Amino acid sequence: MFNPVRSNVRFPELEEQVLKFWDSREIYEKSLQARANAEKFVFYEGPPTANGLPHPGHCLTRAMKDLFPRYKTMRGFRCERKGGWDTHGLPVEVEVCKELGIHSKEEIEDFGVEPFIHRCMESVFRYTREWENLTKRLGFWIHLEDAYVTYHQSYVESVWWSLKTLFDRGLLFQGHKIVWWWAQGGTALSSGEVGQGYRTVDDPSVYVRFPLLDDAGEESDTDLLVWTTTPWTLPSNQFAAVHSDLDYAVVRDEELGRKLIVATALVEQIAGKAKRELTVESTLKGSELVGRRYRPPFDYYYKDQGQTQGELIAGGKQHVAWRVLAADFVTIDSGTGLVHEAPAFGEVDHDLLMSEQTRFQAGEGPHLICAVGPDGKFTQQASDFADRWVKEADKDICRNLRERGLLFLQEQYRHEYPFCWRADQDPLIQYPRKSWFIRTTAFKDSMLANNAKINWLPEHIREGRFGNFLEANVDWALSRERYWGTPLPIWRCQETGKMEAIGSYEELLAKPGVSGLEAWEQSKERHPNISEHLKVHKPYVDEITYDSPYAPGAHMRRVPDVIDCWYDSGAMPFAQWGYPHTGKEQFADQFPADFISEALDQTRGWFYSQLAISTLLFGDQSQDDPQRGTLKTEYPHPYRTCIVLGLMNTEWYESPDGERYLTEDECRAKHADKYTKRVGKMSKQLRNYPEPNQIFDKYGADALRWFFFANQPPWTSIVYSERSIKEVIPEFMLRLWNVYNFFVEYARIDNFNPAEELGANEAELGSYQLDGNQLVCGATARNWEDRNELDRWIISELNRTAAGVVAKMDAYENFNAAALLKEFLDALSNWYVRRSRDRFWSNEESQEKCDAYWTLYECLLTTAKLIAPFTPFIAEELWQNLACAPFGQRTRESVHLCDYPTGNTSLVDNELSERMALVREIVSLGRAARMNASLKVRQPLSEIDVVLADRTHLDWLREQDGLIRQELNVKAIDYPRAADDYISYTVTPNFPRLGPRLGKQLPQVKKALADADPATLLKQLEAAGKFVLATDGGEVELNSEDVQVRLNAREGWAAAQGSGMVVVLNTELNPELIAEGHARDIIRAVQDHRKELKLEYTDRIHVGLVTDTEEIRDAVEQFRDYIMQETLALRIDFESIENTEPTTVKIAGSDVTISIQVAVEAG
RNA sequence: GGGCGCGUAGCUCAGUUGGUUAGAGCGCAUCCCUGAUAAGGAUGAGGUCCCAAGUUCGAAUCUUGGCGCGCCCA
Repeated sequence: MFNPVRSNVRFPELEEQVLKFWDSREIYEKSLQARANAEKFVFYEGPPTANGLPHPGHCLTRAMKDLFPRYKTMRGFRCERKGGWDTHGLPVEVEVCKELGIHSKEEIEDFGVEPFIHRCMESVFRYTREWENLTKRLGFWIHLEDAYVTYHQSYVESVWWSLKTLFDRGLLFQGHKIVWWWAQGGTALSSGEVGQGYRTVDDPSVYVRFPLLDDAGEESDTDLLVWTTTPWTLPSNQFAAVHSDLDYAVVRDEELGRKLIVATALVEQIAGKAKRELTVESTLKGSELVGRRYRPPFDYYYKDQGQTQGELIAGGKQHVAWRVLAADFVTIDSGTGLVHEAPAFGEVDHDLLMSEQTRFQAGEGPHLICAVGPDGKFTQQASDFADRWVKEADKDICRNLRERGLLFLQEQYRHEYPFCWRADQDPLIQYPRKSWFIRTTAFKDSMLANNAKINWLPEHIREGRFGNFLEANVDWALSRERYWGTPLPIWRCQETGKMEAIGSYEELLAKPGVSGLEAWEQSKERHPNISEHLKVHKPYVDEITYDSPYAPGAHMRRVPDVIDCWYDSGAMPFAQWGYPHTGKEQFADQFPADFISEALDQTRGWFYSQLAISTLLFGDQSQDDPQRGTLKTEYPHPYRTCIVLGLMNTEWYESPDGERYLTEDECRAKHADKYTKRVGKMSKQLRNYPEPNQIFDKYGADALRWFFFANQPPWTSIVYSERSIKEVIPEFMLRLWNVYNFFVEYARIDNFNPAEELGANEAELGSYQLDGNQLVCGATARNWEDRNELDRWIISELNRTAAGVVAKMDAYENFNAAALLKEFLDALSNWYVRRSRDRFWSNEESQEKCDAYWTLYECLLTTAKLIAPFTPFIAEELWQNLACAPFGQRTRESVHLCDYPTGNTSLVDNELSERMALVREIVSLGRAARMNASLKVRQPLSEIDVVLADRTHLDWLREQDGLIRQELNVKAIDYPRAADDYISYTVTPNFPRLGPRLGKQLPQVKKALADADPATLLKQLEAAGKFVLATDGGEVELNSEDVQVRLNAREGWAAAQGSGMVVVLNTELNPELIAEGHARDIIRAVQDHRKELKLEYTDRIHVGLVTDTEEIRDAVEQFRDYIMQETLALRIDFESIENTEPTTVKIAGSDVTISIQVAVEAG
């Protein structure tokens, strides 16, 4: 039997109980065990960082990550969910530095790398508890106990293996990376740090002549006029860049007696600035300049290398430097349209050098020129300025150029320039650092091919953001000159500089002459509780050296760098298993993922790192080598479907003085209407969003989940709004709860016990899933086709919904799936239950009543399963009471151990849906008409007329009179054919049908139809099924399908019109109807009073009525039986009942005093 | 500056392949129902579908350009 249901449910409390239930019964584990041998559905957890508190954005990702695995599990798949933690990287170091009150690498070194690393490791799991609580409270089922952790030894070794593989294949190499460099501090700054230090400054802006060389290598009479705001980079000049498509002018400068080349569009501007006359002699395209040689302003490098040529891959030779190159980044926004290129001091400039190098055979191309040392001072090579700080040398460089006549023009240039955020007098410079790269560019096409196979949601990510990013791929700058990260597993011979990669700790220890292990051993003695995992980290691993195979007596020592932590996370598909050192089987089983989901900011992060690593490691079949342990797979991209979540904003309310409130009510209470609603980024500082835990405590996890799943497609930018989350409760949760409550209430009264009716003998323990096919076996359950229209209709809707939800969910469209569920719940609550109440109320046992119970029971059980992946808590509550309470161990222990309903499409009746929609429209229009005529529903009316444009379903509708009459409280319904008195018609073309057939003739037909007399057309249609219309373009024959007939109510009637019908009320009242109206008023008043007195639904009563009005007494006499039946009254007397609390109501304008006494059951 | 996305009711958002009366929820107004009851429901007001041009018999939908916003990159 069912347990009583609280009507004033508190969802958060309920959820806590459900959590305890899941825990104690190990439901999650059981859901996995049940699918142990099933087909797999692979999910990857993109590892979050646990050194910060989880925020609402994480709730969204975690909710999405829970929805589909739960769904797939119920659909019969085995979906393992291994947790993971991202533990390395700069953010951790920054956090620790904050605690220690230090900034620079120097200070870290002073503090000591070893204690620093220990601190980092401790910091990593600072908020683990919060993360675990949130994960659990949200109902996210995932194994956090055996989560992969990126700093663990097995994980690090797996990463090492992959890097060794890349190194051995020549894909991991050293090069230069241009970084923002703090020369005084000797360190690079992250982009975040750089962003903090921008200031407006004036820098010199110089226009310099680069004399062009003729074919013989001699100076010509023409100069490139080149612009730069960093004169100090001129000694390191390597190229000049133009844009191929731009127009350039050769201008004569009489004063100089030479010709200059500048962008045509800028001639006037430059002439104006220089106050000189520049006469255009000819013009040419940028592309015509490409390849021309020039003499650079300083000859520190030119004097040795000016004539050097290199072998081109395409054949032939070319000078390696001081040529004009084409570059897309050249613009005419400022300067001259010609750009000085010093690849050492700019990222795009360096990229240009790199692409230039690829044109030459290995080693033959240009090398990076850099006349500046890491201390920011010129090297000896730039002899005139050696040992000078570059920024201070700007002036002297300009003077030098002016003296040599190369400086055409100099001015001041005001712009934003970054300074060091911890030494704000120190300007940063862009500077090349030796860095390790992965040659991803060589795999661009493979990555694009793999990308094409990914099912991106939303789709535009593939060609758009992600595709474009791949198209613009540059080699992955892997190394970081930091401390807390996976150490780069490369050891270098101190003698020869030759290097080799190491694939595991064991491999390292097996090297000849290994030493330096004592650093770790000693540390362990000092810190007995230290994690074993740390031994593969800095500083311990740095101490390990071994004999060089390249030079006798020399040692191999590790390069000091650690790697980009994005590589860690991208290696997760194999590293989570420790592959290939361990976990080969798991990896083979769990690769690639069927489904991943993270927010948009991961496009360049985890989405890319996974794809890149996977493509490089596993993509190239020719490189496949079982010895090395690579995996042969025909499907080398790491995830099949990826839902890219939108970024999350929040809303809050702000008073005029800038005070922030999270809810509107709160703000209005203090500031009346003087406040504004704000929508924007979530900010920890502003505290402009409610913490997830507050939401859980106030509304529950289901509400939050449903808000995420059902309010918008997940890839839109979501506004995290307490108001919207709150709205979920009445809209979805309570509506469902009320239906559930309604059912249980009456099932208990009527002793509806499905478990008794379904034979126990054939049931093995736990076998009942209570789907429709099982439920129709109930002793009093009839087959669906024998039940009434309403029952068949809701069963049809139920199965249609289930089939629809499955289709949407299989396509990963949770939003559309949720919309179907909402729609069904609306149909169930606002039509099925509403129209079936009589059957539940009736006292006698009847088959109709049993049908109602079985139908609603099936709907609720199936709904519980359908919503289980979305709102797992309320689904469980429903299941526990509706299934487990009566069936005990004969049914599934949890709704999450059930199979997902897929819908029995043979029970879907489209015609019935169409018909029921008609009924609902008639009712809706009837209500509208009543509203217009101010006739409340309690007042019965004698008749309504329903005029239909399409009478196809007329016979059926007549059979459903009861539904409509009851809902609209009318005595009769007529469906008049001719109703010209209160209806007019318009006939319009059926556009979708006629458009393709008539094309340009359509407007004429439309006009002809509008001009014709609709009544005549309709008569013709009725008689012949078609009519002929004369238009300017000839005659057109139209049949009833070609046109649409619309009905309009004429003025002066109590009527309402819909798209294909008009409902007209007969507003005439006779004394009998009025009396019945009074009777219903009285019933309502009695029921109201029952409620006030908190009577049980089943209590029988005595009613006392006191009134002066004859009319009301007559009405009571006339409808005495009706009133008694409706109110469960045994007697109605026209006198007050003693010892009761009477109530007085107005009926028909006069007072009626009602008293109620509970009747003692006779017998 | 480039790429991507988005502009639909007061708010938050839907809108299938172009089809002629553009929808939902909330809010607001009016009201109904009440044996689901500290619920439920109906009706209504509210829209130049950002602007402009084009394609088309027909455009919220397709194309182009502009304006505005967001994100990423520079």
